[in-house]
Order: sequence, then structure tokens, then C-alpha cells
Amino acid sequence: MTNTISYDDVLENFKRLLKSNSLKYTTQRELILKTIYDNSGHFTPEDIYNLLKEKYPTVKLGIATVYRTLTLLEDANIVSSISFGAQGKKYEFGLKEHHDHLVCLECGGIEEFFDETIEKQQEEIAKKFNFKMTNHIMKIMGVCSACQAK
Amino acid sequence: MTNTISYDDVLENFKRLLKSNSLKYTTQRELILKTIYDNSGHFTPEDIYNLLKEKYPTVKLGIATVYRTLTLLEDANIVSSISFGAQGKKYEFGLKEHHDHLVCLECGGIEEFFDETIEKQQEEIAKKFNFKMTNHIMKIMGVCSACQAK
DNA sequence: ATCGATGCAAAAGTTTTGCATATAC
DNA sequence: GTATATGCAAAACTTTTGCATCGAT
Repeated sequence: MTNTISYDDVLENFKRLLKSNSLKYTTQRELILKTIYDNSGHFTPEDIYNLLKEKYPTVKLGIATVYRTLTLLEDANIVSSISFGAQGKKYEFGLKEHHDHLVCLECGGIEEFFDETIEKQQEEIAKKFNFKMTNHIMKIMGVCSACQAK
Repeated sequence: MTNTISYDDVLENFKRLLKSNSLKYTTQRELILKTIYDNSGHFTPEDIYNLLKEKYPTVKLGIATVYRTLTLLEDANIVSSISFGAQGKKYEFGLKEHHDHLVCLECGGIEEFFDETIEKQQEEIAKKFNFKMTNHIMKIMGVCSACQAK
């Protein structure tokens, strides 16, 4: 699923956000944001930490900073988190087109999809329960095409 | 959402399961199962531990047993677990009619619903992706009717 | 009497916090 | 120069495991 916004725009927005909150623009914050933007996957804080350690061995980085930055980015609605069962909480770039997930129980892989019928029906349900919907999550669990073939 | 089976039947099935696997029927296992059956809510392992400690102060019980029993019950498809965001993994009785969840972000309350259109559409999506669906989860997050009125 | 279950405490894993230092502004 | 961010290590949680003992069969 493609991102709806270019990285330059994301970065500019992020800088503006930092400035308006008297927060500082640091190398660590930029790299964490870039990692989540570039990789279409879904990452745990530790995944991101390891990826960055490997890719930029010279940059000083602590796991605490990853946690702190993810919280910051989530509050700013730049990334979103989602719990994938036993695997724990994962983060993904939040400014994609809205989509839901197919989670493979064999390989842990995640595919994304979007379905108009389901989107509409969710609104109907919220209305029926007089529920003010801010977000929704739908996950289909099973065995992906590739793993069935194994 | 009502349970589709009486507690007596649940207990009988559980005893049969234990027997056929050379496992033992213990007070702790029965109390944990009963707690999940009786309370329509969604519990963390610690919730269950605290509830039982309070209700049956004389029964010896360790948190490890709660974890072990929940794993056992989940493997046997008697309870099911679901991750509710930051709140971590929660367990609920699994032999209810199938349903999905409305999660209130204000009060943490959970309402259940069932929608035929969504069920059908999920099967369509799985088919489209050649995905062998074993389970699915859908959560609508927002503010419940009661909290909007506050 | 046997074999699995339990509680406890230790260990492993994950996330948060305090603090001295480093860095952006 | 000042205020915030960072890394590190310690602390706080959550979940799992090893082991001696207990209890169901």
C-alpha cells in the first residue's frame, strides 16, 4: 500500500511539529522516522533499533530513544501502532491510505488490503451503537498463499 | 453476547479433555475456567489472578498457574485471547457466538457485535488473496455512547 | 505409589525512568 | 548559554522456567 505523502513532506511536517513544541530536530529522530517511512513493513521497537544499528554503526543510539521517539511519532499521528498477537506491538507509517491486514500464522508475514464494503459497514455499526468511531482495525488470520504451498 | 453452552457442559468437556490427555483436574484449573465463563468481560492474566485471590482467599494460587492454565485453555479452544492495544493481551470465554468488538478509548469498555455483511466480506477477501482464513478480528475504536454523554 | 500440577523464586524479556552528559537552538 | 535529547544503567513490569513439594489419580 503506497504512502500518500512524499518523504520530504513528511520530514517538513515533522520539523514544523518539533519547532512548534520547542522540541529538537536530532539525527536519531530523523533516522527513526526515515526507517519507518522507507520500509513498508511493521516493526517492533527492537526491530527498528537493530536495523539502525546495522545500517548506521557510527550513530550513537539507545533503545530508550527508539521507544521515546515512537511515542512521540504516534502522538503526532505520524506512525501508528497495532498489536499483532503474541508478537507484541508493532509500528508502521501512519499516513498511508487506510488499509487492513492479513496476518499469516505460519511465517508471521503481513499483507495489506482495503475493502470498501467493509469500510461502509463499519460506519453503519458505529451508528447503530451510537459509537463515535475514531479508528478501526481488522485482521484476518490464517495461512498465506506461499505457506500453503510449502 | 450470550454463551452458547452451559457451564455444566463446559466443565464436562474440560474434564474429558483433561482425562484424554492424562492431565489432572485441579481446583485452580476449575476456578480459572469458571471465572472466565461467568464474567462476560475481557481479562488479563493478572486480572484473573487478583479476582480469584480476592474471591477465594484460602485457595493457594500462583500467577504462574494462571498463565499455564490460560495457555492450556487457549490451546483447547475454550478461551480465546485478543490484544487490546496498550492494555496488553486479554482473554475471554471462547465458546460464545462469534462476534467482534467496539472498544471505548475513554472508559476502556468493550461492547460486542455481530454483523453478517462483514463476515461474508471477510471470506471474499481471504478468497481473493488465496489466504486460508482460520480466524479474524475486527475492532472499532472510538467513544462509546455513555462517554459521549459525560 | 506414581506422575502431573503447583507455588515460589529466579530468570528472561520488554518498556520506562533517573541522571549525567551531549547537542540543537 | 540554555533547555531539551541522549545513552546508559537501573528499575519496573510482564511472562516463563526450574525445582522441590503437593495432590489427583
